[in-house]
Amino acid sequence: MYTLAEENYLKAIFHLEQEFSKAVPTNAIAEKLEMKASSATDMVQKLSDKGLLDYRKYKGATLSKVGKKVAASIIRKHRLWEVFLVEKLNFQWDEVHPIAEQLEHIQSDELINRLDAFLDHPDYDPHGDPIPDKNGIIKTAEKKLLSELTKGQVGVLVGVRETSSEFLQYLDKRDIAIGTKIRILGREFFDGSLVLQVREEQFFISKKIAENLYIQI
Amino acid sequence: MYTLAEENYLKAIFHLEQEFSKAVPTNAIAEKLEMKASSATDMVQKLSDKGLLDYRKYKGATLSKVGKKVAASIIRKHRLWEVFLVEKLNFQWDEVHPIAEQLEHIQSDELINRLDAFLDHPDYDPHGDPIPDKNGIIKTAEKKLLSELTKGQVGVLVGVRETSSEFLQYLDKRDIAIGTKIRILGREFFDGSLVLQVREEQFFISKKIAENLYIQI
DNA sequence: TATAATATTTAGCCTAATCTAAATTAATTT
DNA sequence: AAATTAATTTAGATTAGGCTAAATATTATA
Repeated sequence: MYTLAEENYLKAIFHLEQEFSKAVPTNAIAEKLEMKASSATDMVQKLSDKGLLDYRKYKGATLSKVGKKVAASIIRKHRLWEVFLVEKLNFQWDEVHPIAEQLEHIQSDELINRLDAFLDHPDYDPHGDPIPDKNGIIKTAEKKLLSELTKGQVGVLVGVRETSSEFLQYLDKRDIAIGTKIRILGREFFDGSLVLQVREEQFFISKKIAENLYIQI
Repeated sequence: MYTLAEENYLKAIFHLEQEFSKAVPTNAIAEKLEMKASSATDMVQKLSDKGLLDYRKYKGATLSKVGKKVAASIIRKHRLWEVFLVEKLNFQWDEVHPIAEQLEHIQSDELINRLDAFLDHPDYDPHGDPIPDKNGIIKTAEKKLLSELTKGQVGVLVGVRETSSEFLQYLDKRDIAIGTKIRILGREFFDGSLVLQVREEQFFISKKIAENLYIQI
C-alpha cells in the first residue's frame, strides 16, 4: 500500500503535529528522520500529490484525514508490538523501540487484530503511550509533566516523554516505572529540582528529569 | 546487514539448490522470484562480489558458506514466525506464508532467540518443515513421498511439498494434517492413484496429491 | 526598511533494483 | 557438424529515495 519511506514520513509528521500546533516545517521533518531538508521537501510533495497531507510551499505540511489514519495505524502497530515484546518475550522497556520500528511496517490487518486480542486489547504501551484503536482514535487521558506539579501533590507515573535507553535505565535503576506512585515533597526554586517520595524512599531529581515524566493526578 | 532483495535471492537460491543438485541456473532464480532473467543475473553477480555465492557465467550459482548461513537464518525466522502465527495467534496453516514472508526480514537476533524460547524451541513449522538451528543446521529426518510407498505400508504425514492455499485446504477438508497416520490400502497402476486408510475412513487420492505429501515410516 | 541570517525549494547527480531489447553463449536437432 | 533454438548476459532506461550545491523565500536584525 505505502512504501517504507512514506510510512516513516507520515508517522514523523503525525508526531510533529502535536509539538507544532500549526503546519509542520519541512526542516523539522528532515531533522526527525535524520535526513536533509531537500529530501523532506521531495517526499512531502509526493505525499501531497497522493492526498495524504496538505502542503503549501514554505508553509509546511498538515496531515489529511487519510494521512492521519495511516499514521495512527502505524503507531498502533508499533505500540502493540512493544507490548508483545515486553509482556510476552520479556524484553526490557528500553530495548523494544528499534525492533518495533521494524515490526510496525508489517502489513496484515488480520495479524494486528489477532495480536491485539492475544495481548488482551491493551490501552497503553510499555512507555505509557496510548494505543490508537482500529479507527485511529487515541484515548488521551489528561496528564501533566511532573515538573508542573506543586509541593504535596501526589500522582501516578503514566508516561515518559524522552525514550532514550539512558533515560529509561535511569528510571529502572531507581525502580520507577509506569504505575509508580510519586509525591512531591519539595521544590527548589533556583534550579527547578524536586524532592520526591517514592515508596519508602526519598529521591532528588533534576528539573530536566521532571520535564520528561508524565503524571496523572 | 543485507537488503530485502539480497535476502530474498539468498533464500530462493537456498531452496533451489535442493532441487538442482548442481549450480542453480539464473533462469530458475528469476522464475522463482517472478522476475526477469536479466535481473537475476545482475543480483547474482552482486552477491558473488560480496562473497555470498560462487557464480560462473552461463554456469549458475552456488551459495558460499556465508551465503548458506544467511539463507538458513532467514528460513529459521520464517518458520519460527509461522509457528507463532499458528500456535499463538490461531491462524490456519494455509494463511501464514505471506505474513511470515514479511516477518522473516526483521533484524534482531535477540528477538529470534526469545521468540524461539517463547515457542518452546520447536523443531518443525506448521507445514512440517524443519526449523534450522542458530547455526543454520537443518535436521533432516528421512522422509518419502506418499507416492513412493507400497500397499500395506503405514506412515505419518510429516510435511507437504506444495503449499498453495488450495492444496492445504484440500487437506484440511479431509482432516489430514501434520501427524496424521496414513495406511496404503491399494494402488491403481494405470494412473498411480491410491486408496488410503485414515482413522476410520477410506480415501481415494490422485497421484498428484500423493506426490505432494511427505511421509515418515 | 534595507540587510543579513535562516529556512526552504529547485536542479542535477547517485545508487539499488528493476525492466526491455539486443548480443552472445550453450544446447539441441537435423 | 551446421543450423536452429534456448538460455544467459550485456547495454541502456526507469523509478524511488536519497544527496549536494545553488537559488529563492521568509524572518530577524540593525
